[in-house]
Amino acid sequence: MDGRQTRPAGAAAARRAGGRRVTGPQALAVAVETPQHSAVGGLLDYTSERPLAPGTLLRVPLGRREVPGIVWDRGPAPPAAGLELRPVGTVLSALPPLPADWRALVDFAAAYYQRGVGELALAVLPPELRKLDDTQLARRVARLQREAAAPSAAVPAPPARPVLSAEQAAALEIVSRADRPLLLHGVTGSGKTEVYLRAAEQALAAGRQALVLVPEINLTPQLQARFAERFPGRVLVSLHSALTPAQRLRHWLLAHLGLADLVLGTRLAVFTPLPRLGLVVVDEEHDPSFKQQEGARYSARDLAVWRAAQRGVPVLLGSATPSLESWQRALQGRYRRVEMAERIGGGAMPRVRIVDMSVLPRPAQGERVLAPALLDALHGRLARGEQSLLLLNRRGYAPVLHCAACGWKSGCPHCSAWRVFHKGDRTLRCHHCGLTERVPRACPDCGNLDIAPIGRGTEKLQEQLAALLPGARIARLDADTTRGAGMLEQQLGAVHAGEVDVLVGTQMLAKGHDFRRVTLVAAVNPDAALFSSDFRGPERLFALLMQAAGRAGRDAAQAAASEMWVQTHHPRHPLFAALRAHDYPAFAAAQLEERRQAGLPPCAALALLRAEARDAAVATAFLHDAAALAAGGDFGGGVTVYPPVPPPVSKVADVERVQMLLESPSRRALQALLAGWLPALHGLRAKHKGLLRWAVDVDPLAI
DNA sequence: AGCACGCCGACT
DNA sequence: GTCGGCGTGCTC
Repeated sequence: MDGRQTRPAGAAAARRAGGRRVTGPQALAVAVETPQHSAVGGLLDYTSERPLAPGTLLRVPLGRREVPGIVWDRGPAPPAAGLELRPVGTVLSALPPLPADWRALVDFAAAYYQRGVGELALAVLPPELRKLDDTQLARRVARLQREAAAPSAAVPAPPARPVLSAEQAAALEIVSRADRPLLLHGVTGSGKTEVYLRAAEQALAAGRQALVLVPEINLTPQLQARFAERFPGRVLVSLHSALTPAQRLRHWLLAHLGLADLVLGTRLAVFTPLPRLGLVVVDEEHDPSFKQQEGARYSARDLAVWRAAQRGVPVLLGSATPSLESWQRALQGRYRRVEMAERIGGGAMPRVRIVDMSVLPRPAQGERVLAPALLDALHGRLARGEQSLLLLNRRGYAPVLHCAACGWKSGCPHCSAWRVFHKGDRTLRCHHCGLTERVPRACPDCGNLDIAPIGRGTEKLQEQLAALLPGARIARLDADTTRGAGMLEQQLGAVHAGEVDVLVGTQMLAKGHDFRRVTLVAAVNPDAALFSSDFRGPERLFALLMQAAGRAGRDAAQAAASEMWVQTHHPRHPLFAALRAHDYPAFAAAQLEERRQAGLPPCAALALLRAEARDAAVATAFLHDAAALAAGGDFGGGVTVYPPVPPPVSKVADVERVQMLLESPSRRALQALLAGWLPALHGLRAKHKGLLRWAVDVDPLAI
């Protein structure tokens, strides 16, 4: 089996079609790039002089312009009647047709997430593809095939592989005879990556390709390095949005042509055509980044599972704190759970210390930054030359400025949100629309000079720590300090080189980086997430804290002395009890029970209909009409439609947003309603002047 | 979404 | 007299 198999198959299909000896042009169904709003969502019909295999990329006339399209499988519907069909435009025959399984994946995702097939199909292809003509494309394809055929330089011998732990060996054994998705529940440091590597090794040895999905671009380089080292001589490509357009096309083509053995990428990589697919891995499967948050709002994790089932290949979902969705499926037996509870090298998980901030007396002046015991612990680490991580999930200096005289606060004029005070460059910045202005010297409303920051972000914490820990080398890692190219790597490098004693940062810190010399991790003020309006707040917090705890004591020699500190006003919250015991199953059981009682995922299926307008009343009126349509139409029952409400931040950049929740105990009932209802919504648009956009989010992360 | 067509105010 | 404002409507 090789990648070129798609070509003969396509050609055979074309021959079959031609074999009908149809005279004259034939009708073709084409998935065309038309946005959802255009109501021209489905497949369009064109004619072609010669038969074209489904999956062929081409350009077709649409109105007065030419748009990209893909020859699609027609399905049972006949060509549009009573229309003068137009002939297709340029055919990009240099590209092997996109295979049937890829089209089925796109069909499924388009139907499930309620988007046009063409819109989704074209959105998940490399953007560069639409810029090239057939000759340019043919040249690139030929070059890649030539390079692949050329005898490669001496391949270094693969490195000695580590001996598998008993748990790793057991996990791997289950992968090799997987009959359903595997949920690899392994604590940080238990060696999940080694299981991925060995599973990939098996797939590669069988002549197959492996697809490995990771939540963030930041995490690809180190994983890529490990795969590259393990598989010298194999073709490993990455796919994520930080690649240049040319690189992305090149990597995608290598995968599609069957020339790449390993594809490592972020959520968009789930749509990579892979003729020899033999394994799918989703690392950190609980991570919210797998959910696309604009356009077609697909879950790459869920599509990865679907895709693996479709192709009959193993899929491995790995996490120390699985999503409740995956955990529930494992409990139900729909996924097979594999436990990895031991850290490699026998290191223990750090001791968790919950500090009750509510019983501490207020300091004589200023605010309490760190509990005295935590401060002592930090001093101890400093004295021993060990490193500490302090987590605070809020960047900037202070979340809002306030005038004590008149009550003015630093609101954003364009958003329903506060502008954050950034002391470093003396700016007020809106984190929603990006509006940045210099901090006013005096209150803009009353002229009072005494305007003060309220609350604390990472910038202020860093400043306060500098005062509390004189002489300590304190660095900060957040979206502000890592903005430039290579800044993140540079900062991480400094930490690894031991040039930093205390690292302050947002959740960015907790993700994936191995800090060998860190023996203390502290969450400075995590309480907001406990009582957040986001029903996934506790789940996220638990994952974040467990992940952060995993940063400490990766070096087994230091593990015994490692600690995770949590400062809270609610020390008796069950989340912390579970954290202290490193007991994810207990936490998950409690959360699942709450979700069941509240009718929330994974115990219910949700969809959100969002509407945007300059005037909130317009968006709300549209949603009310939509609700009436849902109630009146015959779309099957079992779905509750809730009244429209504004989201937590209702106005962004002068656009008002309103959303309406749909909830059902049955995913199928919800899907049935959406499928019938959404097409009918197009007709409502004209009635609501000023309505800017509307869109549906199936399986939303937050409501 | 584009990109037209279409019918009303300030410019070379 | 025209350039251009964006309202409305269509795209196999």
